[in-house]
Parts: sequence; structure tokens; C-alpha cells
Amino acid sequence: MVEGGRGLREVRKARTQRAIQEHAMRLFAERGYDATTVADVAAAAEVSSMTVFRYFPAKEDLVMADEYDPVIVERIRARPAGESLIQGVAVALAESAADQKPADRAMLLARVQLGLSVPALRARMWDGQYRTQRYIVEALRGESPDPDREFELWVATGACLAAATAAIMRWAEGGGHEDLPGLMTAALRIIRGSGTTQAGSEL
Amino acid sequence: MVEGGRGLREVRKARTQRAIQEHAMRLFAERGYDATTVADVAAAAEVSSMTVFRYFPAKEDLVMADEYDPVIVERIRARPAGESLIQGVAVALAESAADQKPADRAMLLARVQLGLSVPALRARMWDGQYRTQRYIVEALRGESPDPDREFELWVATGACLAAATAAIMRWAEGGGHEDLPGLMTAALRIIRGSGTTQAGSEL
DNA sequence: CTAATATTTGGTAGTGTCTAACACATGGTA
DNA sequence: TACCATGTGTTAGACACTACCAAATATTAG
Repeated sequence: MVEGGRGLREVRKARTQRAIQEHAMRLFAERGYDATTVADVAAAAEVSSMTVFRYFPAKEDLVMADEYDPVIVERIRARPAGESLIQGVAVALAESAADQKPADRAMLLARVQLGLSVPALRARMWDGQYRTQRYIVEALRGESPDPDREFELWVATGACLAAATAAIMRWAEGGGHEDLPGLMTAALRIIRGSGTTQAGSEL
Repeated sequence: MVEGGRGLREVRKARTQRAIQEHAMRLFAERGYDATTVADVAAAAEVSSMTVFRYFPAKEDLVMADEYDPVIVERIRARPAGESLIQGVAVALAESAADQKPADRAMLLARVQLGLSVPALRARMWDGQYRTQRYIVEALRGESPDPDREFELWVATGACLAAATAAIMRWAEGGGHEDLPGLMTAALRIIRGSGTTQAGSEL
């Protein structure tokens, strides 16, 4: 019972999952998301529809599959102690974006561009953002069941994630040509108080 | 062709729509969202399934139906000129919550509580929040096609809405017994910089 | 090496959401 | 009353997704 995760089964499973997702993304790009059925994806990957649903519980999961959450939490934990909560989360998010490998960033671009155009995917994308937020809050909460502290965590992470999302959206709308970490830093500076443009009355 | 909107048809349409939504909310509360089919709702409201889909394009729309967007924009426009963008949006959101009628607030509570427990509704709820954000941005953008200004709008409204959402979620989790406008004000004060608790290293 | 076991996959049948095309009935109008 | 617009129902159907059972394949034990 070696089970170092190196069994032939594990290898095949990973390969099958990869194949399904890659064929799915290709077909979605070629024919569009709604015009591509799960059966199409299954046929392209040479498996049955059932197998697709086994690996991806919903069709939207073929596009949305994040693994950045732990990375982000690590970076938040590594921030200096005297720093404000918002500042820490903000910098951690910007750093995570800056460290992204080109391939990952290309995948992010494809995901966001698809998500912005297909309503079903867009809703799922927001829910993924909420999952990230909950993950961060739970990680930073620790053992202290202080409701006020937890509320502060929710607010700060929510605001920072919203700012980061605004940056990602603008970046994706520009075809991914702009500087993503720069946009995120700019966004996070705006909520840090430097952005003081006027709100109403001007039109 | 009087058409003051007072035709017998308009009246019946409004009444039908109301009846469908009320029966839907009642059934969802009684049996649960997933355990209630659209056919059940149609039968309860004494219409056909088709008619339900005519009024509510998706099952989730039976729960999520917002009309606060114009109210919020009005309040943002009414803010004084020298105020910062975030401050203006924040205060406008808190004011809107404070002015809510009891019936509306009860409906909001039911919606959010349902949304927090049913994944499909939750995703739709986030997308509704995005719609609100887009509505605000487009309203404040005016005629000026300045990309940087627009980016600032997206970031500020996103952060404020995230803060307001955190307040609403805590309020709903507490059964609606806490002071919602107070929670929103507290949340918005946190992102305004007063909340300066430390982030990492403490555990 | 062989047999027992566990896991992955496929097939079938079904439920439920949602759409499209058509016919019917009813309210508004001349 | 005759004509037109509009709301509604029926039917048929595509598609996402699930439950149940059978077959194939990998792993493990003897």
C-alpha cells in the first residue's frame, strides 16, 4: 500500500480531469459557452457525460477553478504586525498578482473574459469571490470568537477583494495588456483614502 | 387609447405577478427552495408554468427582485460637492437603509436569509449586487469618458457595496434584531481608515 | 500468479428548468 | 358588432444534472 499519490489510478484521474477541462475551454472559446453542451465536451474528451459531471459538479466549474486562496492567506499572515488590516490584505493581494506565472495569468484572463460575457458564469465568479473572502476570514479569525473582530475582518476583506476585482475587470476588458499588479495597487490606494475626488453635484 | 396604465390588463398583470411571487416565497419558506418546483408555484398561484416563466425569467428571480437602485443613485447625487467619493457613496447607502420601510426590511431579511442558505440564490444575489454597482457607476459617469475616473468609480462603489453587504449579512445572520443602519455606518467607518487593527503575525 | 477487493467508468432512466411554436381567449378600440 | 392587441395555455423539446446498477480496470492479498 505505497499510496504516495503515485498510483496509476491517480495519474489517470489527473490526466482525465485535465483533458476534460482543456477540451471544454477550447470548445467554449470556439463555439461559445451556451452553444456547447456538456455532451460535446464529453465527446471531445472521449469520456461519457457522467464522467464529466463526476469531475466537475456543474458546467460552470469547467471554467471556474481557483487554487489561489491558500497562497493569499499565506501572504496576509506574512505581513508585519503593526500594519492595518486593510493595508495588509491589500498588499497581499497585489503581491499575489505580481507573482503570478504567465500561464496562470493567461488562464485568469480567459476565465474573466468568459465570466464577463456569460451571465451564468458571472454569477458563479462572484460566488467564487465570496468563497475566497470566507476562506480568508476563517483563516485570520483564529480561535478568538470575537464578533466585532470578525465583522471587521469581513468588511476589510470584502472591500479589498472588491477593489482587486475592479482592477482585474479593467485589466481583462483591456485584453490583458495593462499592468495588473499596478492596477491593483492603484485600486487599493483609492480605498486607502488617497482617492478624494468629489461625488455628487457636479452634473 | 387612454392607456394611463390603468387598463384592466395592467391591473391583472400586476396582481398575477404579485400572487406568483407571494405563493413562491411562502412555499420556499414552508418546503425549502430546492424542494419546491416551479410547477408547484404555478399550481399554488393557479396559473400555468409558462406564465411563471413569463413574469420571472428564472426561478431565482422569484426571490431576487430589487428596486432600490434608483433610490440609491438619487441619494448619492444629493451629497455635498466637496465630499470624497467613498464617503458620499457610503453615507448614501447607510441613509437608504435607514429610510427603509418595515415591510421592505422584512422582505430584505427573508431574501438574504434564503440567499445565504441556497447556493443558487447566493450566486444570483452577488450578481444583483454587481448590477447595482454597474447602475451606480453608469449614473455617476455622466458624459465624461475618462477611464481613470471610471476606474475610481468602480473601486469606490465596489468597496462601499462590499462593506454594506458585510453589514447586511451580519444583520441577517442575527435574525434582523440588530440595528442595520448602525452596522452599515460602522462598516463604512472601517474602510474609511478609522479601523486600524493589525493584520498578521498575531497568531 | 491468481483471486478477492476497491475504484473508476458507462448505460439507462428519470426529474426539473427553461424555450419555442402554435392555438385560444379576453380586453381595448373603431 | 367587428377588429386588433395582448395575455394565457398546451405541447414538444433541449439540456443540466442525479440515482441506480452493471462492467471494466487497478490494487492488494494469499
